[in-house]
Formats: sequence, structure tokens, C-alpha cells
Amino acid sequence: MSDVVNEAEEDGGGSDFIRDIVRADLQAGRHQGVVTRFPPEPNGYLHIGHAKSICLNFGIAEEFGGRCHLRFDDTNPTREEQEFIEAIQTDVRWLGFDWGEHLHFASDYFEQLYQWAEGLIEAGKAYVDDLPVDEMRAYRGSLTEAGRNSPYRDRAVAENLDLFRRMRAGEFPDGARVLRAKIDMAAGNMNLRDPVLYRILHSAHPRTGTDWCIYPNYDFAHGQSDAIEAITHSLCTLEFADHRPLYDWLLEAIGVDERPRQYEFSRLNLSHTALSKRRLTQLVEEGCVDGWDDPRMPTVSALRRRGVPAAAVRDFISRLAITKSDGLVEMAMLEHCIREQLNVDAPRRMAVLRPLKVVIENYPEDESEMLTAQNHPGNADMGSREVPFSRELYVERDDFMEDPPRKFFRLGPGREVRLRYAYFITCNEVIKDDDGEVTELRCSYDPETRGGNAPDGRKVKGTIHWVSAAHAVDAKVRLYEHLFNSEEPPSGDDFLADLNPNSLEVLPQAWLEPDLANLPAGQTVQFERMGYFCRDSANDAVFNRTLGLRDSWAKIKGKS
RNA sequence: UGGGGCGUAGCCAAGUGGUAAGGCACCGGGUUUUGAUCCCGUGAUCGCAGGUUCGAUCCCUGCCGCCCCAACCA
Repeated sequence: MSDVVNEAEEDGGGSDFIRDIVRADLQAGRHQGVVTRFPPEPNGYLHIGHAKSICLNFGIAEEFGGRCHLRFDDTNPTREEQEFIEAIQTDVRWLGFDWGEHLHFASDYFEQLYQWAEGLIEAGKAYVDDLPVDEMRAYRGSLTEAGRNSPYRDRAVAENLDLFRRMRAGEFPDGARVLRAKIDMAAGNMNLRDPVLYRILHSAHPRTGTDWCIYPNYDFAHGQSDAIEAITHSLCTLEFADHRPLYDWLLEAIGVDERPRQYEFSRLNLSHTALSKRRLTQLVEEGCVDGWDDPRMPTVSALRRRGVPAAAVRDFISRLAITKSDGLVEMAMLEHCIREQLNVDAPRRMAVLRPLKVVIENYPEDESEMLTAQNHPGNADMGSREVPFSRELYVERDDFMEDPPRKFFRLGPGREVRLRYAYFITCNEVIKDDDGEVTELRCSYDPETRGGNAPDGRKVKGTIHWVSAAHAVDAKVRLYEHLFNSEEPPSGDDFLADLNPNSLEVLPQAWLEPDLANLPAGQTVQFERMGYFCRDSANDAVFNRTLGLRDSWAKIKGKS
């Protein structure tokens, strides 16, 4: 066994390349402790891709006895809102993480950032540029051609300083001038071709209001915020790798003592969904879904509303490796984690989603009895409950076939099945309406089989769930499927054409066992044989399906 | 004048100079008062081509392929 593995076992961490670096840094004494940060821009809701970053940053802090900050990268007031600031905190907490005292905002550092910018100007490392956007683009060159110096590049320090102060004072309109770092217009790395550091934005900020009309951009705010907060390891996704030389250049230029280091890992891509803020925003704004927390969305709030346990999300993330290779993780992986968690935790209940009336002809009218049902077949500690049984019941339509194929174990004319936790029943007669639609089954029950076992030892192949018609509670049920048909929805605006038209199915009339009347929103249960469900947080009369159970019968049926 | 990153089974991946962990999916089989769960079992010579070596997925060289970068977004 290698040392790395031994050490990983000792400190409880994994051993991906980032944790290996952290471990090595700590051992070499390069840092006193580890400090990470999760730095969302408050311009949308968190999705499961962010969960990867959250689990990584908070996870590493936990494993190495350090701390992790929640920092809002709020440097662009034109896109950011208080609503998002609050939602993000709710989501991070729900995922199970705590930033303690360390809730920070890049906007808290605006004054310090401004002072550093003046320092850069004084050192001749930054200048005010008057080039309009399109000209600046032209001067920047292309991927294969060097850029050219702006005609304003060699302005005197005093003039730069004066202009920059007047930018701050609000003397110029949006877009009139910017502050740029003076680096190298011929750099192969585009980020080094005199990147913009500050722009004029006469726009109110959710936190600083109208105090500022110039705002630093990402590159001038991020590394500096890391430095201010004494972040040791600044973890971000791969697309920022090209920014690292600039990150380092700026920290060097402003002269911070303890330099944070940036490391990049690949972002999460999940099949059958979209994980870019642009696309998710579009889905919401164009009404393709019912909001950011529509249970079909990959957002954290949607997962919560759908009944997915936070522990399942964490488990899913922990099975992902932190690497630099970009891939597409199958949704089935997430679904497995959800089922695995819920299989252990979710109490069992009975509910009939697509009802078919059953009348037990030999059961007395106006009578009922209570039968005992286990709350979890594999965990007696979860106890049991009483379920009412009477002459008229509902069973699942799919549990009856008039002309059953081989290997169909459920109800059919003349067949006997077990009603879970109740009795054996036999189907004697099939009632249909004028259209030939089956409307009711007339059955008889065997009183000797109370509880589900026959004293004579006879067996039945099928066990189906049921609900007493007179006692049942009614509800609407929403079933969800993948949001997109393709594993990887096409890039570009046509991705909407790939939306799965059947991603939402509403069952108008389901019948639940009475106990479910009191189920609080947020508690996910298993409807036996049907899947995991929870009450919708926005509508008491609705239950959402978190996920169906694995269904090998559907596979058998699909093959024939 | 281009820069950066990545290629190990269908998917996510571990790994090392001595002949490829694990998880998911799939497919078989067993148990079962959920066709669930649970339990068993099945698959790769490591992008390609050369080279170094007793021996290479691992080292070298050359190809090929994929991703990111030309916002006053983050």
C-alpha cells in the first residue's frame, strides 16, 4: 500500500490530485492550515454541478481540519439579485455545510480593491484605456495573431490616476473607459493581452447600492478576495486554467505575502439535463419548466422539492472523481444513489396511482377491519401501522390483465394473488363499460389468509398493493422523467427541441392509504411497488415522484 | 503566434516498469408477502504508431482525437 493511501486513511480524505496537493502542502509546512472557499456569483440558483464544488471545498476543509468560506462573487450588479444570495445560502445549508462566521462578499472588498488598482497604476502596471469595445476587440488580435498595443497604453501615470479617479467619481458614462493591466499584447494566452480590470457600470448593486459606478471584474476580484481571506487553495473549474497566470501576475503585482494557489478540476456534466446557467435560465424564462425548483430541474432546490435526500447528493458527488478529464456522468449514477439512500430511510406506505375498483363479494358490507403493515420490510425498528380493509378497494390498473401473457404474476380472470399485508383474493368477474373498458373487478377473498399466508401452504406468485376505497385519501400525483431526450442535449439554441415532452405526467386521481393524510412535505416515503414520493412543498394536494423503483417486469414486458 | 487541458470497458474511474482496483449500467442466476431490496457471477491489454527495456498502460518520439480561451460575464 502506498504512503498516499495510508495518509488518506489517516486524515479521512480521499486521494484525488487536489487532496494530494493539500496533504503535501500541509506536510511541507507551506500552510498552517487549509482554507478553501465556495465562490458563487449570485445570478442564479445552484445546481448539482455546484454541489460538486461545494462538497469538494467544504469537504477538504473538514477533512484537513480547516475552514471553508462562502463568498459571493458579486462584482457584476447588472446580473445579480438578493433573491439568489438568499437561495444559495439555503441550498448550501441544505446540502449539509456550514461556513460559520465566514460569509463574505467580494463587494466587501471594493475599497481595498480600488486602492490596489491605484497602486498598480502608480507602479505603471495598469492604464486607463479609451478604446470602444469593438476596437478593443480588434486590437486584441486573434487566437493565432498577436494583438496590438492600444494608443492609450503609454499614458502617463498621473493622467491614468486622474482618469481612474474621475471614473470612480462618475464623470463618464458606461463603456467610456476601462482600467487595463499592462502585460503583453502578444501573449499566446489571451488573458494576458492587457486584460480589463475595471469597467464603468452606473448600476445599483444589491449590497453597495449606488456607492460605486466602477466595478472590478472577475480577474481583479477573485484572487484578491482569496488573498484577503487567506485562502490557501483556490479550487475552480477547468475553464479558468487559462486565468491562472493572470491570477498569479496580479497577486505578484499587488504584493501579497501569503499567496493562495489556484487549482482546476473538471466540472460535472450529467446526462439528460443541462447544467449551464444560461440554459437553466432560459428554461425558466421561456416557461419550459415551472421555475427554478421545478422538480425536473437539476438545481439543488429542485432536488430538494423532489424529495431527494441531501445525503444522496453528497454520496453521488463522493463517487465522482476529482480529475481534469471532462466526461458525461450518467443520470443513472445519481438515480442509484437516491434509491440506495431512500431504500434505507423511506418508510413504506401504500398508494394506488391509477385506480381500478375491486369489490370483494364475500366480504360483508358496512364492515371494515384494521390490518398491520410493516413500515419497512428490512428494519423492524421503523415499526408498523394499521391499515383499514373493507369490501371495496382500489388496486393498480396495471396489476390486472384480462388476457395475461406468460410470466404475468398479477391479477387476471380466475387468478389468485395476495393483497399485501391482507388476504388472498381471486378474480371472479370482470365488469366493463359500453366501450369495453374494464371498470371493476368482482373478487372473493379467503378469510383464512389474513395477514398474507395460507394455512394450507398454498402459494401465490403475485403480491399487489391496494387501498380501501372508503378510507382512502385522494391526491394528484406528478411523475417525472428526464428533462431531455438525449444524453447530451445539443449545444446552441436548438437544445430546447430536445426537451422530453413526457418529462411530466400528472395523474389526476390517486388514492392513498389514510396515514398519508398527515405526511409532512419534505418527508419522502416509498409507495410500495411504485417508487419514492413526497408531498409537494407548494401544493398540499399533490405528491411528486422522486424516482420509480427499478422495474424488471417492465424490462421483460418491453422485450416481448 | 497561438496558449491551456484531457484520452484506461457503455459511463465515472484507481493504478503502476513486471503482465489492469472499485462504483454505475447491462446481462445471467439465487432469496423474497414490494417483479423492490439483498446475494452470487460475466467484460478491457490501457487513443494510434514507432522506439528504449529481459519486460511498457506506465519512459521517449511522432501522430490522431476531444474540451477550453479572442465579454467592459463569472
